[in-house]
Amino acid sequence: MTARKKPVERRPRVDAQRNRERILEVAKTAFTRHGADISLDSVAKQAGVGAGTLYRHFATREALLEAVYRTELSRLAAAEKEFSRTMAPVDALRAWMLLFVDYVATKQLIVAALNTMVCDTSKLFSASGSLITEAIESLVRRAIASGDIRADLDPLDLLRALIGVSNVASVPDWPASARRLVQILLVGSRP
Amino acid sequence: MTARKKPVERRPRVDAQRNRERILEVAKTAFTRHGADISLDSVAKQAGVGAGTLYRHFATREALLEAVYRTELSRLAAAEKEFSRTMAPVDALRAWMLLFVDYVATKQLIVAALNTMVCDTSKLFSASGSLITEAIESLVRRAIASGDIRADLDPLDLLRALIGVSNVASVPDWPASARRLVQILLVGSRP
DNA sequence: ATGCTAAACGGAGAATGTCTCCGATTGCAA
DNA sequence: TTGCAATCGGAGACATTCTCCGTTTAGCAT
Repeated sequence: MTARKKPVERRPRVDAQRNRERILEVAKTAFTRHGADISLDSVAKQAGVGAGTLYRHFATREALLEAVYRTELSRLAAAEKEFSRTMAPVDALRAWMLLFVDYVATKQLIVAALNTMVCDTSKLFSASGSLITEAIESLVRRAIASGDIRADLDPLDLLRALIGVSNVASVPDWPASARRLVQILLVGSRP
Repeated sequence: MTARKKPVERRPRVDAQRNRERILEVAKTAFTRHGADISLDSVAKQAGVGAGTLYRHFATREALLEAVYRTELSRLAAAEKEFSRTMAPVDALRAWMLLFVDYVATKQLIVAALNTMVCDTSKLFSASGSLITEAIESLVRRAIASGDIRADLDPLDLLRALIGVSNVASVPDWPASARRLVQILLVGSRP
């Protein structure tokens, strides 16, 4: 065989990066407007790239969905930090739970689709660098330390219940309903 | 125009009925084994009928799924009657919630798919003759009357939270986790 | 600048799935 | 039996997913 070339580190090509962002942008509006089942080829076409390019950047539909919402998920994670800094433990937890419900509620179609695909909702969130799981774990830990929450509560269980609560978004007057349910979860979690 | 024929009431043909049942049977095992996304044509082939026959009996994938699980849903409804007859209100409610979680947990793939499609989980259950919604409404009403549950609790909200709880089925030791969560919901729902 | 090369592109097309249409078939009633 | 309406089945039109590979292009070295 011939001499092996030293693998030179190359900067990623700017067109690749630009395409990637175009795809993400188009996909985001398309997903929220028409649901998560739209044709990926149509997304590619709208983004002005070929199907091959789209599939090279995002091997699966899930990968694309996850990439689309990773930034939003990190915003949720940032809110956790903010709440933890400025609020009492149980208030921070409640506020974050409500924010979570509000956030997920506006993305119903997408979350449902992810549910179908990954079949394990916690995996869905852990896919995004554990951002969400870490957020709720931190909040719950603090609330346990302050004595507002029973010690044997599994934060991830709470997260799963929250996802169920997010389903209320499809009924009229859902914000009030969500608030009641979050309150039920908190009261039921007391020591 | 010619004389209008009197619309004679005819018994459904036996082959039609048999085909319908064959399809349901095949679909049930296929759905639970390979998820809700399997090719409907393959179901038709396995059932020994043409695609046209399948689509005539069940116009959409949802219709097929709903038909497949209608019998199981009615079994859940029957359990409600049984529990209400033999248990104290809050115990009946708890037992039924646990049964519900257990039931839904084994059908993860299907429920997730239905979620994606109908996008309103309560609609999913009301599709089956309101069996499920009536069951939980009855249980909650009784528990409110006996003073175990706060009066302003919306039964459907509780149902939605339960569906979220069902997601725990994907983690090890989920029965214990589900039990804890149901308990949290009940405690949080006290007056 | 210029040439080289790996990386990225894009779209044709194979594979798969959905759903319809309509000629053939068949059970039911008279 | 016979007529006919209900039912059947599968070919085929259409949509979608995803891959393959010839072409293009950005970055690096000279």
